Amino acid sequence: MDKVTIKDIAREAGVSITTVSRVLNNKEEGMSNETREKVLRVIEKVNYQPNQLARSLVTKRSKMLGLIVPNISNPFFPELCRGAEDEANDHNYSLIICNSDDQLHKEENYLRLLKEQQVDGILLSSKDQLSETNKMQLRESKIPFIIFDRGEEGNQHSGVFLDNEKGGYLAGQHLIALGHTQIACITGPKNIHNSQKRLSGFQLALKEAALGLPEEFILTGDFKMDTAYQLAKEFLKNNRVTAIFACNDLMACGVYQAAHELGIRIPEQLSIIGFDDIPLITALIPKLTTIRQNTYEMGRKAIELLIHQIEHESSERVVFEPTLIVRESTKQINKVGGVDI
Amino acid sequence: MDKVTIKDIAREAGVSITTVSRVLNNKEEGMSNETREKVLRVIEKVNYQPNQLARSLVTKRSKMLGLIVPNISNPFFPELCRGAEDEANDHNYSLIICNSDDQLHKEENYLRLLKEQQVDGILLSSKDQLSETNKMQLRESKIPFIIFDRGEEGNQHSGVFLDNEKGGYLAGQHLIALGHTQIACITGPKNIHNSQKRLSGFQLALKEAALGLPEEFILTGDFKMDTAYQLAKEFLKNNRVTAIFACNDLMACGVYQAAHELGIRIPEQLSIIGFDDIPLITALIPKLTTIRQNTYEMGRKAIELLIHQIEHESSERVVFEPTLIVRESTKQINKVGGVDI
DNA sequence: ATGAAAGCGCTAACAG
DNA sequence: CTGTTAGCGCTTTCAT
Repeated sequence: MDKVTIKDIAREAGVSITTVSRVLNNKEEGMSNETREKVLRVIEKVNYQPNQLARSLVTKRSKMLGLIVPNISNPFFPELCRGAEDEANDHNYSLIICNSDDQLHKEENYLRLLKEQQVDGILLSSKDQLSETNKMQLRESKIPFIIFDRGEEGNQHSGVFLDNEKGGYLAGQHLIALGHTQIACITGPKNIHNSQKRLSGFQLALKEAALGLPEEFILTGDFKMDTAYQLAKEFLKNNRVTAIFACNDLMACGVYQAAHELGIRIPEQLSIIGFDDIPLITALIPKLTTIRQNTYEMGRKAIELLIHQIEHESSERVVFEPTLIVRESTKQINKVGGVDI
Repeated sequence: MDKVTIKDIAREAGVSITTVSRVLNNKEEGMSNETREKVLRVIEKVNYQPNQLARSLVTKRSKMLGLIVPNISNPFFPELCRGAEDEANDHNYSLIICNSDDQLHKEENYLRLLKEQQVDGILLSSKDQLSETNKMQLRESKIPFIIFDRGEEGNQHSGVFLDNEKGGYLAGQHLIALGHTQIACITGPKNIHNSQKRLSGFQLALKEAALGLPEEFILTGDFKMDTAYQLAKEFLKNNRVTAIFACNDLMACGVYQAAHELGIRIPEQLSIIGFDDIPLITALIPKLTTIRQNTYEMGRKAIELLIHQIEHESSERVVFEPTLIVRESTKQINKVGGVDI
């Protein structure tokens, strides 16, 4: 028994395929309820499911969206996926999730593949700016796309972004309010815009408090735990600070490790603040104070924008505000118990 | 300027669309190199990309696969996704990743959606057995599917599984080898087959060492961190054990929290062993000893099986072996330093 | 209120 | 070696 098609339904119900198509698409106008019921019954009976591919071919709408993330193993992104997926489903779209593994050629490859698959739109999230070629190709192919959280300074393209500078600022403020003056920062890669913004916001807060951030207290990481661990270990061996701002939570984990091995107690001897508020972070002991971005909601919003762009040709930029989540890894410095620093 | 189609290429190159189709599909036989080159040049020039939807409609092969995971936020699953995706791409398939959020109706919904989208096959992973309705529907629709890591005792369906019993056994053996005799276990939900297997393997190891696992030392969790935390806290307050086996890493995290709050030191006073070896687990202090499953490879294998089933109609069951990863959270009991237990 | 027919972009016999 | 033709399963004018 082969796949049942609209023809089979039509024959079985004794109507034309046009009629079946009409009830499939809920075309209200003119059609006896009787006919409709009849068709519906047959559809029900044989458990008929229309072939979306065939539909798409004629409507030129595949009802599929693409999402490209740079690294699904970073717990930040599954949250984004969940948000994106839920929103897509709510609008009756399916989502093809692609993991570019931070490799440009993979990203390019997916872009091509998604286009071939005729997705109606693409949500692009990657560590940094789009390569020029990709950007051009994307525009040229006229397929709607939305940028997610990548530094696109001065760029007009619609998307959802986080106010990274504000986030860095909040982190700085928090540390200052706790009385810290000797502070270091582990950043992401230098060429990544988001990372730079977090740093500059942080620096701004310090400056406002008349504090400096010496060049040698700025460690350039890569958003990965292991590198941060190495960096922090080396640094903490040779320098005395009372607080560290890690530009993402993964790197904060690395700092935990380093501090642990050096016998430095958190938060008594060292306050740590992270960035992102990834889910598993609550497993850390002590619990990490961090700058939270509402990734799930950002994912939803991004897809909302994308669908809006698809259906109404208009687009937008929206910027989310990060929030400070105070937990246990930061501490008032005056209250340090018996440890001189 | 509208989307360029095979017709445009044909016109531009001065050949028939059949010829274009032939070069698109690398049909070697008979065709002057000259013609081929000419067509290729035109394709290149206008950056033509064939419409996969139209192709699928005639070939009845969409080159799309579906993957349904129960909870993308559990770090276990992104690894699976990565493996599955890489394997799929290697075979020129795309993957639609769906997150069922542990909700049956979502799973059903995705199943329908994937079928409508005409995926060539489905990789199904969820916490537990397929609902009977889903299973029936799946078989009825004759769409190839592969089961991933769900307890399917006595089931003949092809898929990729982990020898959970062996895993539990390894955990038990390890603890015993370290001299532990007072041991507790936090399991997953009672009705989940995998979870039961881990427990029974664990019990087997204890029994072989002539040790018992009293009923009240078996805590029934739900694979989530928070529940495990509550359970462990309550339990550790009232009972003295030197080791705990948590049936997944997330729950092990919960135990860490509980121990920390109770002032119990790991591993000096309490050894902990987990299950899964999820990526972020190395951020824990001390590093968690655990039973590892190679999720990435399992994901690859599962898709390999699926594609094989699609292309050769034959299927298979493969069982992976878990391995013990000794880190820092378990310790020889005799060497306990000055703490009486 | 319903149906016939054209056609979406492509592949696959079948001809030549 | 290349082109003609007939669909794939569906939606959409345009008739009736």
